[in-house]
Amino acid sequence: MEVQEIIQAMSNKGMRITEQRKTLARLFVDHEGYLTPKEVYEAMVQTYAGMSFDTVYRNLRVLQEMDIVEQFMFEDGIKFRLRCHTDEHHHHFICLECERTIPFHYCPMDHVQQYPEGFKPVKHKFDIYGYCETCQSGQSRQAAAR
Amino acid sequence: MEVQEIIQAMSNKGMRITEQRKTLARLFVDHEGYLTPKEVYEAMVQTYAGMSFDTVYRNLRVLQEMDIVEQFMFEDGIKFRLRCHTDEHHHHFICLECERTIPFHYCPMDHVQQYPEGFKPVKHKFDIYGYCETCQSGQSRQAAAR
DNA sequence: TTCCCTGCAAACATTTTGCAGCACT
DNA sequence: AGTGCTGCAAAATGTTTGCAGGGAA
Repeated sequence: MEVQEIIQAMSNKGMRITEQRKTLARLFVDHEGYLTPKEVYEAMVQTYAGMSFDTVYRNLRVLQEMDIVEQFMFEDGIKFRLRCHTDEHHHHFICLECERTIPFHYCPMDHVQQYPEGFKPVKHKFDIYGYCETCQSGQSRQAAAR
Repeated sequence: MEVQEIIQAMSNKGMRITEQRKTLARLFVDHEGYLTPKEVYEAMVQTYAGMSFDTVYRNLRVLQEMDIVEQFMFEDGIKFRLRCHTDEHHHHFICLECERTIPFHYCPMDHVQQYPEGFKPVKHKFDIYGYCETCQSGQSRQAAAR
């Protein structure tokens, strides 16, 4: 997804296109993994000294309501990332280091034969965590990124 | 797991057995699903009027460090429940209404053939959410439980 | 010009910490 | 009696809300 598309979508909904929102869009487009509200703030405040946390939260919520970003609960809190472009059902490999996510289409639900008596499945969660190639090889790439 | 076992385990570690801790143990033993710290507090304060939130948090952490309860991140926050007794690898059906969890032993990892180039899997998450028999049939059981 | 967006301040919710007194062992 | 547990108070975090001014359309 391109910055332009995001901006266009916001504009189409009658929202104002501010410098902050452009920067926020770029931030997500450029970042493959998840971002915490705090990380977003810290990235933005470098460009906009006066940046406030509430604007970050407000805009994250806006982007989420527009289905541009999605929220995910990690063990250490809420994080956001660009929603997957595809509508196809899929799951993710998630790098524990850089949090980059890589989609795959195998779904285990096809193989679950037995449900508890009377259990009615509604949704499921299947994610595989590990280390991506970059974070394994580039020993200190992670350190550098921090 | 029985209240007695939990108490015994705490006692063995040299911890004091207080009335609150007995009640807390009973609470988890009697409750099949997950509990938020707030729910724990609200249940406990009925018995101990002076009960404070910090005691709840402290004891939850103690029980967690002893591997008696486990923590789980839901979309609406952290919740706790008794750790599964079995050591066998397994996953869970989780009721969206009462949050009761039912273990099953099928594991999709055996069927994932391809990993992204260089990806090194470490752990995974597979949970199936839905409605258990009780919460489907007893139409208002849920409402009553609230 | 209009009205949305922003920063500020403050409120709110959740979780943690220091301390003194009380209770378990 | 000794020490760990508890409640209280306060602080640290994370998130939300009301308001007035500034900026996008």
